[in-house]
Amino acid sequence: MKSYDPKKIEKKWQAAWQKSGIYNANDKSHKPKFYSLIEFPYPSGDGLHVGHVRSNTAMDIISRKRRMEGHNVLYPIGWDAFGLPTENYALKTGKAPAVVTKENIATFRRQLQMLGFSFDWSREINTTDPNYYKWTQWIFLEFWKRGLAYKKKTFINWCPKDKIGLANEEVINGCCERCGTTVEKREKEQWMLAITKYANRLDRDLDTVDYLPEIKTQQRNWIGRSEGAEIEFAIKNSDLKITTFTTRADTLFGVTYIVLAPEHDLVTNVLEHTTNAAEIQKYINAAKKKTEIERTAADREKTGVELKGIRAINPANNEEVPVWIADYVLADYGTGAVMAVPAHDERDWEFATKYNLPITEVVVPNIIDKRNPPVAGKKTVERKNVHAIVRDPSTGKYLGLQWKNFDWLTFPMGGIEDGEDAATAAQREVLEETGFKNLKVIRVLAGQARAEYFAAHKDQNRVSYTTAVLLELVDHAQVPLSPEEKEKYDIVWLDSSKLNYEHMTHAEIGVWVEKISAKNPAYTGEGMLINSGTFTNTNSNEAKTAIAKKFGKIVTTYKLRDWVFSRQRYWGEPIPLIHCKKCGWQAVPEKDLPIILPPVKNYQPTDTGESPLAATTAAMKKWRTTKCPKCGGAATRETDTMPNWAGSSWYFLRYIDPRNKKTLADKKKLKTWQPVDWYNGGMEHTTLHLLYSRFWNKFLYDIGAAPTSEPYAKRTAHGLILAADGEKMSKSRGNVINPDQVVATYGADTLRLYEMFMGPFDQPVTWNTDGIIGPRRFLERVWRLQEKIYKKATDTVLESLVQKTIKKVSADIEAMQFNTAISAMMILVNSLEKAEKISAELYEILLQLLAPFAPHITEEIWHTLGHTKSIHLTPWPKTDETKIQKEEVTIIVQVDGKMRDSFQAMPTLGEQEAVKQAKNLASVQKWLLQKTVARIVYVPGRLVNIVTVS
RNA sequence: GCCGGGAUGGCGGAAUUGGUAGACGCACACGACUCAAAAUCGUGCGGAGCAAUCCAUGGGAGUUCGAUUCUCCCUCCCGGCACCA
Repeated sequence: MKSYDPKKIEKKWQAAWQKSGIYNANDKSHKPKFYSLIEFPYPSGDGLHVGHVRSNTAMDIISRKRRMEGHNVLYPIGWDAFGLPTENYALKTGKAPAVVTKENIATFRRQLQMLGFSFDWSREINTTDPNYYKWTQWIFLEFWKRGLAYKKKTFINWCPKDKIGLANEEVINGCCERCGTTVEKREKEQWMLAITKYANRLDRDLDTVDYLPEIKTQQRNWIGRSEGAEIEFAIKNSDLKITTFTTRADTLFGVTYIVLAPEHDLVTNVLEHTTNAAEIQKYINAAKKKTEIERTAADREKTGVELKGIRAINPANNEEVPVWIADYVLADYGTGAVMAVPAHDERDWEFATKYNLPITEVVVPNIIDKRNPPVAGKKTVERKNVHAIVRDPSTGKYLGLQWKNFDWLTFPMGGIEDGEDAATAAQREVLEETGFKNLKVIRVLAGQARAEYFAAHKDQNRVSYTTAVLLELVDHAQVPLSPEEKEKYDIVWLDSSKLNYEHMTHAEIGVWVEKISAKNPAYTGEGMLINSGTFTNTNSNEAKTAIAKKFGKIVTTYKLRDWVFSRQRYWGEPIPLIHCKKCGWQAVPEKDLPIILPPVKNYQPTDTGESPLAATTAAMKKWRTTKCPKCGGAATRETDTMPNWAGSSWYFLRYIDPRNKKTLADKKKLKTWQPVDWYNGGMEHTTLHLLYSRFWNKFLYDIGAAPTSEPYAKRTAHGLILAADGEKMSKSRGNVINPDQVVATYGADTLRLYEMFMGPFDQPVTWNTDGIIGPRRFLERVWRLQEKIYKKATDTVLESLVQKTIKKVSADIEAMQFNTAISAMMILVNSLEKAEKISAELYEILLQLLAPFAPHITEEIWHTLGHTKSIHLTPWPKTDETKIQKEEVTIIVQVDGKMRDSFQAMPTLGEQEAVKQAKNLASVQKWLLQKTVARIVYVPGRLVNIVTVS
């Protein structure tokens, strides 16, 4: 037997597969189709890294298994080659980006081929190929023709380092996604794509696809669907109106002021009617200068300026309220204006407290006392109550009353008398009921609580609105108590663990405890409406809809913003539009597509945000100068380019028909292959590429260019491979591991196997090669097993293990649990090694199971065994349940839940027999000495648990 | 702050979803082969203990005959969102 030499056999089989084209998809096959997709790589100068190997191998295993299962598989590959790193490299070296890209692709192609992935190389695509980006430009024009691409002067996120505008999705914590530089705001004219028009469908249609739940959640959070209401506030002495957006229409009667975003259009319109215009203007200017980070830092103190002289009218009660501007209100969410309800919104509370604005409570928590529920037929009395929560600072305990005639434990409490405030009432009650006379009011807990209960001592039902007052004992001085008060209760001191409904009578106690520790007293929960006109005494959830309908209209808003689509850099698809002074923006006629990216001398972006295509050189001027397609007059080309997300937003469609010159892809072929059956990629693309491409696909579907409304039926995500330092691999950190060396040392099959064995596929792993020798040894063992093959060997135990392994490996691949699949094959090999001889039949099944993981070695052995057809075209082994021998199993014997012994038996063993055998075991009897058996638990085929009386 | 995910030997990780905790692999130790080394093969390998046995899945409580698995509380780590009204 030759020794295992991956260097030789891997090259050999890669060439053979390439020649025979066994991995090429067939557009006309009658087999069921399977379209498996990986995120096509960006061919960076670093070359392929081990992270690519992990995700590509995973989908390669699945694709290979599907082929063996009789599917017509499309597993394509291409290059997402436009983008900043290449351009920056070109800037540094002076090499043209197109040249750099070509070189990088050559490296990537060599590396991917070296790893034996079963890609259909005949469909290779490249987003920087004019034959490809012709259709990217075409799609853009379709957007434009339908008004979904539009130019807008807007504040954009500007990265001062990369000198590029960024989409919201590319800003992470206020920093550039790529380079980490703090993003500035710049006002620029930008092309926008109206992704918000698709917000509803992008959200709703997640129900129709099989994505990992966390992917759906993240997309939903990003889209940020929010059901609420728009309510208009008229401006006094004016025709103007302020439209506010709220999700809490039920709190409308609690509005005490209105806040506009500083950028709100209305501010300019009313400025002349204000008495403090200069102050307002100053605030607006300051707000514009702030970066996103400065403005949205959550712990930042709120600021604002009143529009003095302007009053808004609450449509619910015709009350006049002041109007403010404040930068805690975002211009581009909702309507850019909010109705402030400080009693029930933490931000409004903070603002109102700072600027002394009134606070009106309109929702109170409503509790029905479970232990003392209202009794039917008794009369109901409304009361205003106070609870005095008195803390003794010397002990940290709280003052309570243990009632003598009832089983009650309460705080000092009582009704609030007319004209009396809560703090005074609380002190009065403490004095009357306990005699303590020196008290300090800490604070009145904001917000009342409503409770419904039966007051036994008065034989009546009560609806109480209670305010709690937090007090501290200054000293223990007491006045003598009246005899009748002494009769009623004993004074007790409660530590804080007693402040709950289990110990205390007050149904409100939970509310009080929460309020005592709350950082912000605004009550944001649901409850019963008070001070709300005809809506008083209705539940806040019901009132929400009713009030919204009566005083406004119900609307849905989204956090998602339109996509800033233009970039001022060179290495991207030119936006195919022409500007004519007379006719405005015009589309490049389809026959003139693609607009080819012209060669330039200087790729340097400018600080003014102009693309290199806008340079004043003669060559660039010449490129820009064109004719208006409408009037034939002089016109200029758009110089902005598209973001690097453009080409990847539809590439999965182009794979289906990559050389089509007439259309982006043939409709019939699209119908054959779409949707992608299984798309694996990184979580980091969830709110970028994955969302963008769903949007483009939906648009293409709407115009009849894509056959399905959703592009991907199933989406999974891999865990990142981190560098040895636990950081993300990146060139800037200099910690990228290139697979070339590993393949040279161990072979591609070993690397593939190792990466799938390292840990759970969906979790991140830290790269190290300490364990790689394990998978290599495993392959060596598989190789050497050839020597043990005998034609007539049979071993039912081994046969049954092989069948179990088929079952396990098949299921694990589907669940992407590759590590346990490999472990199962290792267990099988360990057993096969111990056998004297093994049958060719069993060995071949092992090879077939291993083939998707290690395609070269298995193909080599397969042919050595005398086969002439590729192992990768053989049918995937099926589990034969009849061969899973009815083996004896180990029955565990426990005494009182602790494992004491075990015995072998058939899994069908009956309870009586099992118990008998268990009790007969000497080691079990030892544990039963002087004990009485209370009961016995028998889990068939698993265990016997003898429980004794304790 | 909110929403996810997680914590198991020296290390990477298993555990049929409530039923022998530590599969499989790495590392390590000892042995065989060898002049020797590598490779390979065999044995051992959570901790304490001579042993019987006891302890042990981030910490604490609970449910259960039985908890890595379920419930509650706490600590720490990793992602995502973050003044979204």
